[in-house]
Amino acid sequence: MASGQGSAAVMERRLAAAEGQCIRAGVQLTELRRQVLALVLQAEQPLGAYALLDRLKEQRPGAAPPTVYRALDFLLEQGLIHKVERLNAFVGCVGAGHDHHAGHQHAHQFLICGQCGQTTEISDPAVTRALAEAAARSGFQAGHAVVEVEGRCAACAA
Amino acid sequence: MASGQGSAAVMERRLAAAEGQCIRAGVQLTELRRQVLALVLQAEQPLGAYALLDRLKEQRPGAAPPTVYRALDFLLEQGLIHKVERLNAFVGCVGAGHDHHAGHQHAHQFLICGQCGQTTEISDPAVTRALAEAAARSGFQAGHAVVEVEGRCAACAA
DNA sequence: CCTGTTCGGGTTATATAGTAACAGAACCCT
DNA sequence: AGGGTTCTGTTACTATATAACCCGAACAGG
Ligand SMILES: [Zn+2]
Ligand SMILES: [Zn+2]
Ligand SMILES: [Zn+2]
Ligand SMILES: [Zn+2]
Repeated sequence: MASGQGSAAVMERRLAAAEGQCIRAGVQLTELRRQVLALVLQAEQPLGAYALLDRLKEQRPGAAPPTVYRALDFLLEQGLIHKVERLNAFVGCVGAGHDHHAGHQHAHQFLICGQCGQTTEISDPAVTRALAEAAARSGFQAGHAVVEVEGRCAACAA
Repeated sequence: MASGQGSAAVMERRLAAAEGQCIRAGVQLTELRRQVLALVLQAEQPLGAYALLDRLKEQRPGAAPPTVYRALDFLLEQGLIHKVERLNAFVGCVGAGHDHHAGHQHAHQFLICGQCGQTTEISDPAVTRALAEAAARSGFQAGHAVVEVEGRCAACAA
């Protein structure tokens, strides 16, 4: 079986969903952007921009930092990937392609295992609500929230 | 009035509290560490490591990146400052010196104004609890959590 | 006193992360 | 053809963070 978050078939399905989402949004999932998205999706763990760049160079020898950062910016805007601030790394959005938040960023949280590096995306309404209430209590107009919990995943805890 | 989060007298009080906390913890708040802490405390906004380094050089001309990073690591361990991951910058802990969490890190959240850059530290029990529950629900042993909300502060919203 | 050890810090070099600025290609519209 | 927009290539640079090594002060045990 292929490496990464799923088989090659699953990857193709996710890429196709991304394609459709971009068409509906009136933006272009170009070859470059598709390649970078594929690299992010097939990784088991969050990948840094330069790790992605190294892999991208195999397909696109002339690639340089701006190449990958521009693609990442696009994918972030479309909500197809997220950035893990704590790791300076990027992961595919697990919800992308599910119509309930098609096309743009959504509230989410990360659970980062310090042992194996596995990063799990969740989207817990209670957390989102508690955060919104806490912000409002300070008279703060809340926008996007970075929420990243470090600890041990279920597998590593055992 | 002096710049920063408070007057010179307030600064001295906070530094003295830090001193006492370090003594109780059996660690040394050396001159260098005290200088870096003072620089962080007197800033109105989170400061990056290199901004701190520039200011530190005025007192300590030979200072280099490791100089400031080592001091910051120490202050982080002692819970005297926090890092704002989203900004790669550091702020003094507003709770340091208050006995209820003397000596080490505590759960906290940041409200970051995208307009004026002001960053407010809060420690909302409901957020902390919601996060702990969400993590537990995924079988995740939660440790420290990075929680940083971007938006507009009350002043800038008006 | 000597000696091993720990800790803090100086110094140099390097690694990693991110952006600015400009040029060219491709495409669409008139 | 001309002129706009979008996307990518390319070069150079800035910003953030760490590795590795050395040295001196402080201290403990012999
Ligand atoms: Zn997501
Ligand atoms: Zn794990
Ligand atoms: Zn604090
Ligand atoms: Zn503001």
